[in-house]
Amino acid sequence: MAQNFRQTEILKLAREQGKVVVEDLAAHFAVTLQTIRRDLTELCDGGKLTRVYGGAIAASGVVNIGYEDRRALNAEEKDRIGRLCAEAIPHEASLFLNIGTSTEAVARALLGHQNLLVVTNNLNVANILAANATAEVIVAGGVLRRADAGLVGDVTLDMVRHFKVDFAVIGTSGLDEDGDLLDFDFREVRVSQAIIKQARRTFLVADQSKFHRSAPVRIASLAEVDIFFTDAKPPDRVQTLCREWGTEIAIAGLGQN
Amino acid sequence: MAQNFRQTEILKLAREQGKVVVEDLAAHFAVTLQTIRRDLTELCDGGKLTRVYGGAIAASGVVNIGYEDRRALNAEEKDRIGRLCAEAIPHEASLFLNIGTSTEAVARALLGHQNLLVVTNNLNVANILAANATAEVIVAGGVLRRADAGLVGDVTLDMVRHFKVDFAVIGTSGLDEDGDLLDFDFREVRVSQAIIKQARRTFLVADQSKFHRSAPVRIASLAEVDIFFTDAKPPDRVQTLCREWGTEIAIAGLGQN
DNA sequence: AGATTTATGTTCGTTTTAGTTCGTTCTTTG
DNA sequence: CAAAGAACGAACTAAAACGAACATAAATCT
Repeated sequence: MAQNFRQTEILKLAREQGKVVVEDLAAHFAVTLQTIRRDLTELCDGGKLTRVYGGAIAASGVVNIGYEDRRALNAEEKDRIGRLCAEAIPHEASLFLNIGTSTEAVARALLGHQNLLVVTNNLNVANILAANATAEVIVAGGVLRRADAGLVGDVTLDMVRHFKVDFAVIGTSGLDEDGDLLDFDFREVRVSQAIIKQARRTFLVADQSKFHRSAPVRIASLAEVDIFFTDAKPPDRVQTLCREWGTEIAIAGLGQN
Repeated sequence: MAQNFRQTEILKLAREQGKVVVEDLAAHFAVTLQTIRRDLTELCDGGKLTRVYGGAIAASGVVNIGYEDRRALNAEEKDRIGRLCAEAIPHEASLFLNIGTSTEAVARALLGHQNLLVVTNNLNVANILAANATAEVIVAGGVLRRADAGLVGDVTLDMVRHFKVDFAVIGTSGLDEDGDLLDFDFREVRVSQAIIKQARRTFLVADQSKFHRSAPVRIASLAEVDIFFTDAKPPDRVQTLCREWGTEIAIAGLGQN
């Protein structure tokens, strides 16, 4: 496949940002829109990207429409949260990344980090971080859950227990008024709990859409989280609880873009 | 490969900057464009760089070009072999699929099968079979090998040992005159061996390009294989050995297309 | 010294790329 | 649901990059 300078960089940008826009790329490379379109067409033919109207998004190996939609939801906020969280993670660190679109945003933001050791049960995260040549990526085995390319089950659990890492970066489906993290799948919950237990510090990444969403299974309490990365002030009750528990809240404002 | 001082420095520049431009290099070394082109051509032939229009980019970058190329190689034959192999696998079966472009072809051919249980240490296979809604896909954990999206290591081995399946479908890098299957990575070899041991029947998929290719590590002997799926008659010696060992040879002719 | 090899420069026909234009298709909005 | 506007892709063209072939000069070998 013909690869030019631009395509290489477009691919990199797409991996980092999750998406690329034709107009922006044309401006960035100082070429015409048509040229960018040609590049995107070629990259899509090669299966590296997926074309969308106005640009392209990083191809995720697993096809799942619902998941793609969810990923597009609040994409910008998630990216900001991801970048903020990545800033709190030093080079050479070891970490867990679990299932969820927010943790994928963190993975993208970690592409520039050196010599990470990443353990994940999220195939998308593995695909994303494969692009970071200095990172050692370890995939926890398990049963593939099509909904989100996550791996769950007892084997996953077993494997997670083999590791003791610096950071656990976890997502959640919902967050209730009592400061409890909630999820839909109890199998994933067990994995998340193990991840928290095996890590020295725990980071939660969740955008504000989770503040009032409920889910049936309890993962943990915010009390067990060291830093909660989000994009807006949580409800007062939650803020109070966090202060009480010593859980730091980091809000990705528009400032850092 | 002849390496002049320029080429050494070009390589260094390429690694630092990710790319090099013919014009710039010509100015930098005060030589003609053609000379630089010759240097780049040589470096690319040696696999150090990837040539692009106007310059070259560092080879071991984002995606593994080698693997993509290898997958394109004999793609049609591999698909035929994959289909033939898939025909020998019934619905509702349980099976292993290991690393390799040929096993990926089998995975594609299995998309129509019902209620399979597939264990794999190949992320590409997992991605492919995710499209088969009735299949249970289990990913063996391990360290991600970027070259081919394979998972290798002791954890992989451990996990494979947890299963006992109907079929093992394995690929190989080379096949020598003594009927030995060969591979390049001893870590993958251990996984392959475990897979063979834990399966009731073993299928080998390998196109004819493997007949005369050598590799340093021995996976197993054709004697341990039940059916050898390929696209051309193997060398006489191998055929004789197979008859002796009771190893069936299935050749994907043009007929079944 | 003479022959041979190797590296580089020069020329020229060929291939690839990117800008332009225009008709078509997709989204959005009233 | 239809019109307006944006995005798209096909076709064409000019310019840039390419590689093959040959020439030249330096280095190496006999």
